[in-house]
Amino acid sequence: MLDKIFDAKSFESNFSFDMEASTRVPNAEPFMVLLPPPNITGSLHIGHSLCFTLQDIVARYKRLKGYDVLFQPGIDHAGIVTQLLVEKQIYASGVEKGSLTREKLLKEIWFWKENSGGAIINQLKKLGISCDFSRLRFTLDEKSKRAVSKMFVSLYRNGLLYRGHRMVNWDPLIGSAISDLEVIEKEVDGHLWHIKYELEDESDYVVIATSRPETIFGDVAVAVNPKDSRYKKFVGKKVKIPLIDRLIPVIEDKYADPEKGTGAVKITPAHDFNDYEVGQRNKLPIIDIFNEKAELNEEVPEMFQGMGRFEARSKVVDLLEKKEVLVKVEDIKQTLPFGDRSGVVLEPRITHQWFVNAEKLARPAIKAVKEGKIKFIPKHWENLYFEWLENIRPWCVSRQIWWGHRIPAWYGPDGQVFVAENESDANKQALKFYGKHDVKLVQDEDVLDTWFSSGMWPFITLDWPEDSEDLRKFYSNMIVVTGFDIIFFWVSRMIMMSLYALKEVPFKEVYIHGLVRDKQGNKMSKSKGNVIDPLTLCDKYGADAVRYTLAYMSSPGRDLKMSDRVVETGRNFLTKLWNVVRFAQMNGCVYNNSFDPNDVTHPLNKWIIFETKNTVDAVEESYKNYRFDDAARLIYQGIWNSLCDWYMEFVKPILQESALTDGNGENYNLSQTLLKKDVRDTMAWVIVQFIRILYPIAPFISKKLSGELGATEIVWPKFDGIQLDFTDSINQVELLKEIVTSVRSIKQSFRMPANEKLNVVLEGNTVDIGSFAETYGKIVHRMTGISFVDSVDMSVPVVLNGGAILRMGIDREIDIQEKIANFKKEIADYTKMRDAALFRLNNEDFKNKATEEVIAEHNKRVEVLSEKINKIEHIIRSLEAAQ
RNA sequence: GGGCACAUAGCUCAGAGGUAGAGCACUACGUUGACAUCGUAGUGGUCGUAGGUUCGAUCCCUGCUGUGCCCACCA
Repeated sequence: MLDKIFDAKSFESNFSFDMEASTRVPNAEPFMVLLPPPNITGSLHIGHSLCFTLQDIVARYKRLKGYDVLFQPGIDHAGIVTQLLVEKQIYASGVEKGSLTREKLLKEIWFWKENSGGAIINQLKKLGISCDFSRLRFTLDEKSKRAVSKMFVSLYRNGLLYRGHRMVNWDPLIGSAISDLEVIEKEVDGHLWHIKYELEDESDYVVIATSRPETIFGDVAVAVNPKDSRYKKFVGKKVKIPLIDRLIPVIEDKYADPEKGTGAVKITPAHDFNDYEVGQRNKLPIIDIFNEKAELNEEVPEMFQGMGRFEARSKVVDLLEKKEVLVKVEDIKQTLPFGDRSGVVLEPRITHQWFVNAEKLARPAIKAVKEGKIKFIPKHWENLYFEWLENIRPWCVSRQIWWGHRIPAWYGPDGQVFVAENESDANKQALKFYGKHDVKLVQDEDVLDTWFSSGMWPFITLDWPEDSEDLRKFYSNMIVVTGFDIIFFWVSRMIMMSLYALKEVPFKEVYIHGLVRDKQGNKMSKSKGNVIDPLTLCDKYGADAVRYTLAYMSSPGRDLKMSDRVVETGRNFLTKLWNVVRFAQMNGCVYNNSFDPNDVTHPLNKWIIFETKNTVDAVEESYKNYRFDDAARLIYQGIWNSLCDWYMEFVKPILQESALTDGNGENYNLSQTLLKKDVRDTMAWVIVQFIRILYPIAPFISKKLSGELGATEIVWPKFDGIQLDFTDSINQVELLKEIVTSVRSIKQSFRMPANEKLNVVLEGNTVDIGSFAETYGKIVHRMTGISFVDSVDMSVPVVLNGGAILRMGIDREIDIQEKIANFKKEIADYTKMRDAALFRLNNEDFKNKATEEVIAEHNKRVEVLSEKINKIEHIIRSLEAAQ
């Protein structure tokens, strides 16, 4: 027997059954859910919880439907983040900066990984995520390394990957190139300094405007627009860079915008993407004035060497001012690029890097989605995907850090590069190239962008390049669930790399969920202090409640506003379900495997079976369409409204004989043993069906309660053999519900005590209810009930939906005027509705163009409403006569 | 500058070309009853705005306003 108190933790803490949940069905249809591998440094945040919960719902639903489900877990090595984190710890322990070697760092990171890395996996288990943890993979494990090398070599040999000397975004804190996607643009306050550049002979000067005066040492020209008459006289002449007096030409280039700044712009090809272009166009030299930490190097006057860029800036400004060449300082808003991991201002920098020709890989990736081979849910995210892929630029994949997949390229003493899957292959190539054995090769120091391996995740996890059975089975039969923010980073790269390596799409569906926000709709962030910790929520309300709430709130394409309050709704619902089962247990309901819903005879049982089937069908449709919100809502309504509010209240008289005894000790004598058994079987069966469809969302409590009722196995409900010709029963129960509601309403409005008996007369009823209403209407929830009599003296009538009139006897003063007024209002509402329908029916265009069903429906509506109006008018007349 | 999404009850959000829905909140009543993490009955909305398409628009289309986001650029 269940405890009175619903305590989620007591059974959730035992998650061993959850591990069985990942059990596979070898010969069934394959379905794979690819868990986006969380960072090794990460811990479970609320966004993960949403993402993983939704995937788990899909996985569990598919298992119930009999698929062979592979729910593949993994962890991402997260290159930059992890290296920064562990470095910080190492330096904090007293190791001197600069003394750290590659070997030492890697050893420390692996050590750290073994001890505190991947704590998130245990948190996943706590949430009930039913991955096959025996298959846990790491993006930097041996199999992954092999796959990544093979991919790199293949791309290189096919000319889709190359080494180039180019300008890239450089992160001076990390000391590495990063990709365009890792650049965050932020608006900040800045200044525009207007500086005089004097002509060689000092007869005149040009004023340029710059936000980066420290880069004047790298200037190689001043550019003006060819159409700008103001500067015509300077073109071809030379000006002096202030402070260093180096001479640079004034050139014409369309890049110079007469509207911006002063119209004359200094050109520093080493430190600006646009200037680099101008430099290339005009064959200008490149003067790089920074080192890898963005400190000024030996290209600048000695006093500036070794200085940081911002310090140098103020120093330069000072000196310019002293030299009286600083004409003006303007305050401006400017957008600067920041590193998403380091948070520092990035520098454009020209270096040797490896690039993937993303443009070529993008074409089939675009095609696959255009042709519908991969569908985004919701579909509009495809726009974003196309927009990015259609404008994609070369992907810089090399990183100047140590933690990651080392680039499989080796260099000979002359700089000759050998790209190979391993060192011995590289040596073989070298032997062929040099014609001799003892040429010493040095491996590229750099590692690959973390997303390079993440992009291969769909097939790395299936053991590619091995032709494994799992690869053949699951590849392409996959779904990916993720947030929109990594469509570029991950989804598009998986599609590109998978199509390249396997010539086939990796998955058919990409479900994009919303962002979890705080209750005001703000993004959660540590600095704002508004972060909701899912593990705390699980401790407080139970993992199932958190999962249920996330599912309930995840309307497609919409962000979720999360708060404790909304989780309470989920927790309350699960408490309700707990009590449903408790009630069933107290009344001896046990799941009977051989129960056949076709055999039930009682209208109440037929009605609830019908409701259950409808709910199961609708929920199945919702799961199929990934409408987790609908599924959660439908189950909620089925359990709370149909089962609890009506069925359970109605069958109390059958299950609990004492409830049938009224105040006078009169016994209604309904407890035929057979009927009681029917109700018990039906109730247990219905509850179990509801639990089964809830299981994907709330597995812990479902498993627990299903077991409590004696249904040990959780499978999807089957209705194959059920013919539900229950129309009469449904009409009876619906009529009864209406009677009960009317009675409750009248009692409330007359402030009648709930246990006061009410005599009612039912006139003009067409539903064959026999003694059914008489019998079950006696128990109106926690009220002593109603008696059907032949007539009542003073009554309040109500017109029921079927057209019958229910007169409820009241032995109190009735304010007839008020009643009449209410009825008149009711008539007004109905008349408005009827006239609207009539208006349409009388419209020729409507008659010609509306569908038959719509016309029939309108006719029916007019008929029903007219009848109601007539009856109410009749009632009003009799009330007026009685006055 | 280019693009995407959203606007429905006090709040959070579903919804469908043909009678506007839920949860929360609110009002009233109710507790030895499976459940007060509860029950019962209520209150509450010209579906942002202006046009268009349609027999009919809250729903489809266009403009506008507001909100959020993505991309690009900036001397």
